[in-house]
Amino acid sequence: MKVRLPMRDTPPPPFDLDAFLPYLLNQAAEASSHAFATIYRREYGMTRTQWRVMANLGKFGAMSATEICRISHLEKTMVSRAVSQLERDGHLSRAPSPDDKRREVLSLTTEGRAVFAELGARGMAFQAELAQMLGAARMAELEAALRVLIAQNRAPEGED
Amino acid sequence: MKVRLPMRDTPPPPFDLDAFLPYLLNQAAEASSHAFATIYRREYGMTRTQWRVMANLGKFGAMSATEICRISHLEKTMVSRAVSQLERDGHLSRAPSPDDKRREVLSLTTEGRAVFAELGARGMAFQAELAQMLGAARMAELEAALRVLIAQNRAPEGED
DNA sequence: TTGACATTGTTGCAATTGCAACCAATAACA
DNA sequence: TGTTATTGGTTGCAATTGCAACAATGTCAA
Repeated sequence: MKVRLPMRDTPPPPFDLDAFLPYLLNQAAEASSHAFATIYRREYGMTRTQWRVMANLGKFGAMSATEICRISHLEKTMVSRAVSQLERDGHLSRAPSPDDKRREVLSLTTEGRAVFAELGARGMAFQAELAQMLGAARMAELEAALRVLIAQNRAPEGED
Repeated sequence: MKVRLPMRDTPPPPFDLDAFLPYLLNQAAEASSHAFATIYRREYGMTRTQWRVMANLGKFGAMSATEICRISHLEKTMVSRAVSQLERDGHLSRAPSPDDKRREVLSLTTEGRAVFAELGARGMAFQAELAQMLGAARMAELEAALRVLIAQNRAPEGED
Protein backbone atom coordinates (compact mmCIF):
# COMPACT_ATOMS: atom_id res chain seq x y z
CA MET A 1 0.00 0.00 0.00
CA LYS A 2 1.07 3.48 -0.77
CA VAL A 3 2.50 5.51 2.07
CA ARG A 4 2.66 9.24 2.03
CA LEU A 5 6.34 10.08 2.28
CA PRO A 6 7.56 13.51 3.23
CA MET A 7 8.81 15.33 0.16
CA ARG A 8 10.17 18.74 -0.65
CA ASP A 9 7.77 19.45 -3.47
CA THR A 10 5.92 17.52 -6.11
CA PRO A 11 7.40 18.08 -9.55
CA PRO A 12 4.81 19.88 -11.66
CA PRO A 13 3.40 17.77 -14.48
CA PRO A 14 5.07 18.86 -17.69
CA PHE A 15 3.11 20.66 -20.33
CA ASP A 16 2.29 18.39 -23.25
CA LEU A 17 1.49 20.18 -26.49
CA ASP A 18 0.00 17.01 -27.87
CA ALA A 19 -2.73 17.05 -25.24
CA PHE A 20 -3.38 20.79 -25.49
CA LEU A 21 -6.92 21.26 -26.72
CA PRO A 22 -6.34 24.22 -29.07
CA TYR A 23 -3.53 22.28 -30.69
CA LEU A 24 -5.61 19.12 -31.00
CA LEU A 25 -8.47 21.09 -32.49
CA ASN A 26 -6.15 22.66 -34.98
CA GLN A 27 -4.65 19.33 -36.01
CA ALA A 28 -8.07 17.75 -36.31
CA ALA A 29 -9.31 20.69 -38.36
CA GLU A 30 -6.37 20.49 -40.73
CA ALA A 31 -6.49 16.74 -41.06
CA SER A 32 -10.22 16.52 -41.58
CA SER A 33 -10.44 19.38 -44.05
CA HIS A 34 -7.55 18.23 -46.17
CA ALA A 35 -9.35 15.80 -48.45
CA PHE A 36 -12.26 18.10 -49.09
CA ALA A 37 -10.04 21.12 -49.65
CA THR A 38 -8.26 19.15 -52.32
CA ILE A 39 -11.57 18.76 -54.15
CA TYR A 40 -12.47 22.41 -54.41
CA ARG A 41 -8.89 23.41 -55.05
CA ARG A 42 -8.02 20.92 -57.72
CA GLU A 43 -11.37 20.33 -59.36
CA TYR A 44 -12.86 23.80 -59.12
CA GLY A 45 -9.82 26.04 -58.73
CA MET A 46 -11.28 27.60 -55.62
CA THR A 47 -9.62 28.72 -52.42
CA ARG A 48 -11.04 28.05 -49.00
CA THR A 49 -12.30 31.61 -48.73
CA GLN A 50 -13.99 31.40 -52.11
CA TRP A 51 -15.64 28.16 -51.09
CA ARG A 52 -16.92 29.70 -47.87
CA VAL A 53 -18.31 32.73 -49.62
CA MET A 54 -20.04 30.49 -52.10
CA ALA A 55 -21.38 28.23 -49.37
CA ASN A 56 -22.94 31.17 -47.57
CA LEU A 57 -24.46 32.61 -50.69
CA GLY A 58 -25.70 29.17 -51.59
CA LYS A 59 -27.40 28.74 -48.28
CA PHE A 60 -28.69 32.24 -47.61
CA GLY A 61 -29.18 33.61 -51.09
CA ALA A 62 -28.28 37.14 -52.10
CA MET A 63 -26.45 39.25 -49.54
CA SER A 64 -23.74 41.88 -49.26
CA ALA A 65 -20.05 41.34 -48.64
CA THR A 66 -20.29 42.78 -45.15
CA GLU A 67 -22.99 40.33 -44.20
CA ILE A 68 -20.79 37.52 -45.42
CA CYS A 69 -18.03 38.88 -43.22
CA ARG A 70 -20.26 38.80 -40.16
CA ILE A 71 -21.51 35.31 -40.85
CA SER A 72 -18.27 33.71 -41.89
CA HIS A 73 -15.84 35.56 -39.62
CA LEU A 74 -13.57 36.36 -42.54
CA GLU A 75 -11.57 39.56 -43.02
CA LYS A 76 -13.30 41.95 -45.35
CA THR A 77 -10.16 42.15 -47.48
CA MET A 78 -10.28 38.45 -48.16
CA VAL A 79 -13.98 38.52 -48.88
CA SER A 80 -13.49 41.40 -51.29
CA ARG A 81 -10.83 39.50 -53.18
CA ALA A 82 -12.71 36.21 -53.12
CA VAL A 83 -15.77 37.96 -54.53
CA SER A 84 -13.71 39.44 -57.35
CA GLN A 85 -12.32 36.04 -58.24
CA LEU A 86 -15.68 34.32 -58.03
CA GLU A 87 -17.08 37.00 -60.30
CA ARG A 88 -14.21 36.65 -62.74
CA ASP A 89 -14.87 32.91 -62.83
CA GLY A 90 -18.55 33.43 -63.46
CA HIS A 91 -19.71 31.97 -60.14
CA LEU A 92 -21.39 35.07 -58.80
CA SER A 93 -22.64 38.44 -59.92
CA ARG A 94 -22.83 41.78 -58.18
CA ALA A 95 -25.74 44.15 -58.33
CA PRO A 96 -25.72 47.65 -56.93
CA SER A 97 -28.13 47.99 -54.05
CA PRO A 98 -30.93 50.38 -55.06
CA ASP A 99 -31.42 51.96 -51.63
CA ASP A 100 -27.76 52.23 -50.63
CA LYS A 101 -25.31 53.01 -53.39
CA ARG A 102 -22.37 51.78 -51.31
CA ARG A 103 -23.61 48.23 -51.00
CA GLU A 104 -23.41 45.51 -53.57
CA VAL A 105 -25.81 42.64 -53.49
CA LEU A 106 -24.02 39.41 -54.29
CA SER A 107 -25.71 36.34 -55.63
CA LEU A 108 -24.62 33.12 -57.26
CA THR A 109 -25.03 32.81 -60.99
CA THR A 110 -26.75 29.76 -62.44
CA GLU A 111 -23.33 28.26 -62.91
CA GLY A 112 -22.37 29.19 -59.36
CA ARG A 113 -25.45 27.49 -58.02
CA ALA A 114 -24.57 24.39 -60.00
CA VAL A 115 -21.09 24.33 -58.52
CA PHE A 116 -22.53 24.87 -55.06
CA ALA A 117 -24.95 21.99 -55.59
CA GLU A 118 -22.13 19.66 -56.62
CA LEU A 119 -19.75 20.71 -53.87
CA GLY A 120 -22.56 20.70 -51.33
CA ALA A 121 -23.46 17.14 -52.23
CA ARG A 122 -19.87 16.04 -52.01
CA GLY A 123 -19.50 17.90 -48.73
CA MET A 124 -22.40 16.03 -47.25
CA ALA A 125 -21.00 12.75 -48.48
CA PHE A 126 -17.69 13.67 -46.93
CA GLN A 127 -19.35 14.53 -43.66
CA ALA A 128 -21.08 11.16 -43.73
CA GLU A 129 -17.69 9.49 -43.98
CA LEU A 130 -16.45 11.43 -41.00
CA ALA A 131 -19.59 10.48 -39.09
CA GLN A 132 -18.91 6.87 -39.85
CA MET A 133 -15.44 7.10 -38.36
CA LEU A 134 -16.88 8.30 -35.09
CA GLY A 135 -20.32 6.80 -34.93
CA ALA A 136 -23.45 8.89 -34.78
CA ALA A 137 -23.47 9.35 -31.03
CA ARG A 138 -19.87 10.48 -30.85
CA MET A 139 -20.40 12.74 -33.82
CA ALA A 140 -23.31 14.49 -32.13
CA GLU A 141 -21.34 14.86 -28.90
CA LEU A 142 -18.43 16.29 -30.82
CA GLU A 143 -20.56 18.82 -32.62
CA ALA A 144 -22.15 19.94 -29.36
CA ALA A 145 -18.78 20.33 -27.66
CA LEU A 146 -17.43 22.34 -30.58
CA ARG A 147 -20.39 24.68 -30.46
CA VAL A 148 -19.83 25.27 -26.76
CA LEU A 149 -16.19 26.11 -27.37
CA ILE A 150 -17.05 28.44 -30.23
CA ALA A 151 -19.77 30.23 -28.28
CA GLN A 152 -17.66 30.68 -25.17
CA ASN A 153 -14.36 31.61 -26.77
CA ARG A 154 -15.25 33.59 -29.84
CA ALA A 155 -13.65 37.04 -29.69
CA PRO A 156 -16.47 39.58 -29.15
CA GLU A 157 -16.77 41.31 -32.53
CA GLY A 158 -13.50 42.80 -33.62
CA GLU A 159 -11.37 42.42 -30.56
CA ASP A 160 -7.59 42.23 -30.72
CA MET B 1 -49.69 8.89 -39.61
CA LYS B 2 -47.52 9.83 -42.49
CA VAL B 3 -48.57 8.61 -45.87
CA ARG B 4 -46.14 8.15 -48.67
CA LEU B 5 -47.39 10.41 -51.41
CA PRO B 6 -46.24 10.00 -54.94
CA MET B 7 -43.71 12.68 -55.76
CA ARG B 8 -41.30 13.42 -58.54
CA ASP B 9 -38.28 13.68 -56.32
CA THR B 10 -37.45 14.67 -52.77
CA PRO B 11 -35.63 17.99 -52.62
CA PRO B 12 -32.11 17.30 -51.44
CA PRO B 13 -31.31 18.76 -48.03
CA PRO B 14 -29.23 21.88 -48.58
CA PHE B 15 -25.62 21.93 -47.60
CA ASP B 16 -25.06 23.93 -44.43
CA LEU B 17 -21.53 25.19 -43.93
CA ASP B 18 -22.27 25.87 -40.31
CA ALA B 19 -22.84 22.18 -39.65
CA PHE B 20 -19.87 21.02 -41.70
CA LEU B 21 -17.44 19.33 -39.37
CA PRO B 22 -14.17 20.63 -40.86
CA TYR B 23 -15.58 24.14 -40.66
CA LEU B 24 -16.76 23.68 -37.09
CA LEU B 25 -13.40 22.28 -36.10
CA ASN B 26 -11.65 25.21 -37.68
CA GLN B 27 -13.87 27.73 -35.93
CA ALA B 28 -13.47 25.97 -32.61
CA ALA B 29 -9.71 25.82 -33.07
CA GLU B 30 -9.48 29.52 -33.85
CA ALA B 31 -11.81 30.56 -31.08
CA SER B 32 -10.22 28.40 -28.43
CA SER B 33 -6.65 29.27 -29.31
CA HIS B 34 -7.23 32.98 -29.50
CA ALA B 35 -6.79 33.89 -25.84
CA PHE B 36 -3.70 31.79 -25.39
CA ALA B 37 -2.13 32.97 -28.63
CA THR B 38 -2.50 36.50 -27.34
CA ILE B 39 -0.38 35.57 -24.34
CA TYR B 40 2.62 34.24 -26.20
CA ARG B 41 2.36 36.92 -28.86
CA ARG B 42 1.99 39.94 -26.66
CA GLU B 43 3.89 38.90 -23.55
CA TYR B 44 6.67 36.89 -25.12
CA GLY B 45 6.80 38.18 -28.69
CA MET B 46 6.48 34.66 -30.05
CA THR B 47 4.63 33.35 -33.07
CA ARG B 48 2.58 30.19 -33.03
CA THR B 49 5.33 28.28 -34.80
CA GLN B 50 7.93 29.48 -32.33
CA TRP B 51 5.71 28.42 -29.47
CA ARG B 52 5.25 24.97 -30.96
CA VAL B 53 8.94 24.49 -31.53
CA MET B 54 9.62 25.54 -27.97
CA ALA B 55 6.89 23.28 -26.62
CA ASN B 56 8.36 20.27 -28.36
CA LEU B 57 11.89 21.03 -27.23
CA GLY B 58 10.57 21.60 -23.75
CA LYS B 59 8.86 18.26 -23.67
CA PHE B 60 11.33 16.07 -25.52
CA GLY B 61 14.62 17.80 -24.85
CA ALA B 62 17.31 18.27 -27.49
CA MET B 63 16.47 17.29 -31.03
CA SER B 64 17.05 18.33 -34.63
CA ALA B 65 14.89 20.58 -36.77
CA THR B 66 13.80 17.68 -38.94
CA GLU B 67 12.57 15.74 -35.94
CA ILE B 68 10.55 18.76 -34.89
CA CYS B 69 9.05 18.83 -38.37
CA ARG B 70 7.97 15.23 -38.10
CA ILE B 71 6.49 15.65 -34.65
CA SER B 72 4.79 18.99 -35.14
CA HIS B 73 3.73 18.65 -38.79
CA LEU B 74 5.21 22.03 -39.64
CA GLU B 75 6.94 22.96 -42.90
CA LYS B 76 10.71 22.81 -42.61
CA THR B 77 10.95 26.38 -43.87
CA MET B 78 8.88 27.64 -40.98
CA VAL B 79 10.79 25.58 -38.47
CA SER B 80 14.07 26.86 -39.85
CA ARG B 81 12.93 30.45 -39.45
CA ALA B 82 11.37 29.91 -36.06
CA VAL B 83 14.59 28.36 -34.84
CA SER B 84 16.59 31.38 -36.05
CA GLN B 85 14.29 33.73 -34.22
CA LEU B 86 14.27 31.69 -31.05
CA GLU B 87 18.04 31.63 -31.17
CA ARG B 88 18.22 35.38 -31.75
CA ASP B 89 15.96 35.88 -28.73
CA GLY B 90 18.10 33.64 -26.57
CA HIS B 91 15.51 30.93 -26.13
CA LEU B 92 17.42 28.11 -27.75
CA SER B 93 20.91 27.21 -28.87
CA ARG B 94 22.19 25.10 -31.72
CA ALA B 95 25.02 22.65 -31.52
CA PRO B 96 26.53 20.88 -34.52
CA SER B 97 25.90 17.18 -34.39
CA PRO B 98 29.24 15.37 -33.99
CA ASP B 99 28.36 12.35 -36.09
CA ASP B 100 26.49 14.14 -38.87
CA LYS B 101 27.73 17.54 -39.92
CA ARG B 102 24.44 18.39 -41.61
CA ARG B 103 22.36 18.13 -38.47
CA GLU B 104 22.09 20.66 -35.71
CA VAL B 105 20.99 19.62 -32.26
CA LEU B 106 18.61 22.18 -30.84
CA SER B 107 17.99 22.67 -27.16
CA LEU B 108 16.37 25.29 -24.99
CA THR B 109 18.63 27.64 -23.10
CA THR B 110 18.10 28.17 -19.38
CA GLU B 111 16.05 31.19 -20.27
CA GLY B 112 14.13 29.23 -22.86
CA ARG B 113 13.29 26.59 -20.29
CA ALA B 114 12.06 29.29 -17.94
CA VAL B 115 9.77 30.69 -20.63
CA PHE B 116 8.56 27.19 -21.42
CA ALA B 117 7.84 26.58 -17.75
CA GLU B 118 5.80 29.78 -17.49
CA LEU B 119 3.92 29.29 -20.73
CA GLY B 120 3.39 25.63 -19.95
CA ALA B 121 1.86 26.46 -16.59
CA ARG B 122 -0.40 29.04 -18.15
CA GLY B 123 -1.29 26.61 -20.90
CA MET B 124 -2.40 24.05 -18.39
CA ALA B 125 -4.42 26.64 -16.52
CA PHE B 126 -6.00 27.64 -19.80
CA GLN B 127 -6.81 24.06 -20.60
CA ALA B 128 -8.43 23.71 -17.19
CA GLU B 129 -10.71 26.63 -18.04
CA LEU B 130 -11.69 24.95 -21.28
CA ALA B 131 -12.35 21.73 -19.42
CA GLN B 132 -14.61 23.58 -17.05
CA MET B 133 -16.68 24.91 -19.93
CA LEU B 134 -17.34 21.39 -21.12
CA GLY B 135 -17.19 19.28 -18.02
CA ALA B 136 -14.66 16.51 -17.55
CA ALA B 137 -16.69 13.83 -19.30
CA ARG B 138 -17.37 15.91 -22.37
CA MET B 139 -13.77 17.02 -22.46
CA ALA B 140 -12.52 13.44 -22.49
CA GLU B 141 -15.03 12.50 -25.19
CA LEU B 142 -13.94 15.46 -27.26
CA GLU B 143 -10.29 14.61 -26.99
CA ALA B 144 -10.94 11.03 -28.00
CA ALA B 145 -13.00 12.07 -31.00
CA LEU B 146 -10.32 14.51 -32.13
CA ARG B 147 -7.67 11.83 -31.93
CA VAL B 148 -9.76 9.54 -34.09
CA LEU B 149 -10.19 12.25 -36.70
CA ILE B 150 -6.50 13.04 -36.69
CA ALA B 151 -5.45 9.42 -36.95
CA GLN B 152 -7.87 8.63 -39.75
CA ASN B 153 -7.49 11.77 -41.83
CA ARG B 154 -3.89 12.78 -41.47
CA ALA B 155 -2.22 12.98 -44.89
CA PRO B 156 0.24 10.07 -45.12
CA GLU B 157 3.63 11.81 -44.88
CA GLY B 158 4.00 14.43 -47.50
CA GLU B 159 1.04 13.82 -49.72
CA ASP B 160 -0.59 16.44 -51.89
C1' DT C 1 37.19 4.93 -54.99
C1' DT C 2 33.65 7.01 -57.51
C1' DG C 3 29.28 8.40 -58.93
C1' DA C 4 24.26 8.46 -58.26
C1' DC C 5 20.95 9.39 -54.97
C1' DA C 6 19.08 10.88 -50.28
C1' DT C 7 18.98 14.03 -46.44
C1' DT C 8 19.63 18.49 -43.58
C1' DG C 9 18.96 22.98 -43.37
C1' DT C 10 18.82 27.67 -45.74
C1' DT C 11 17.34 30.94 -49.16
C1' DG C 12 15.07 33.05 -53.51
C1' DC C 13 10.91 34.25 -55.03
C1' DA C 14 6.18 34.49 -55.98
C1' DA C 15 1.71 34.22 -53.91
C1' DT C 16 -1.18 35.11 -49.87
C1' DT C 17 -2.36 37.74 -45.91
C1' DG C 18 -3.90 41.56 -43.05
C1' DC C 19 -3.59 46.02 -41.33
C1' DA C 20 -4.25 50.70 -42.36
C1' DA C 21 -5.28 54.16 -45.45
C1' DC C 22 -8.39 55.33 -48.65
C1' DC C 23 -12.81 56.74 -51.56
C1' DA C 24 -17.50 57.18 -51.94
C1' DA C 25 -21.99 57.15 -49.92
C1' DT C 26 -24.87 57.55 -45.98
C1' DA C 27 -26.23 58.71 -41.25
C1' DA C 28 -26.27 61.78 -37.26
C1' DC C 29 -26.92 65.97 -35.56
C1' DA C 30 -26.01 70.70 -34.26
C1' DT D 1 -28.47 72.95 -43.99
C1' DG D 2 -23.46 72.15 -43.23
C1' DT D 3 -20.35 69.47 -40.57
C1' DT D 4 -18.73 65.37 -38.79
C1' DA D 5 -18.85 60.48 -37.97
C1' DT D 6 -19.86 55.93 -39.78
C1' DT D 7 -20.23 52.36 -43.13
C1' DG D 8 -19.31 49.44 -47.49
C1' DG D 9 -15.84 48.20 -50.25
C1' DT D 10 -11.10 48.49 -52.48
C1' DT D 11 -6.16 49.01 -52.57
C1' DG D 12 -1.15 49.93 -50.98
C1' DC D 13 2.24 47.89 -48.66
C1' DA D 14 4.78 45.25 -45.52
C1' DA D 15 4.98 40.82 -43.35
C1' DT D 16 4.21 35.85 -43.70
C1' DT D 17 3.98 31.69 -46.25
C1' DG D 18 5.42 27.72 -48.97
C1' DC D 19 7.33 25.68 -52.88
C1' DA D 20 11.38 24.84 -55.40
C1' DA D 21 16.16 25.27 -55.84
C1' DC D 22 20.36 25.12 -53.49
C1' DA D 23 24.87 23.80 -50.94
C1' DA D 24 26.76 20.67 -47.90
C1' DT D 25 27.00 16.25 -46.16
C1' DG D 26 25.96 11.42 -45.91
C1' DT D 27 24.85 6.59 -47.95
C1' DC D 28 25.48 2.84 -50.77
C1' DA D 29 26.37 0.02 -54.55
C1' DA D 30 29.26 -0.85 -58.57
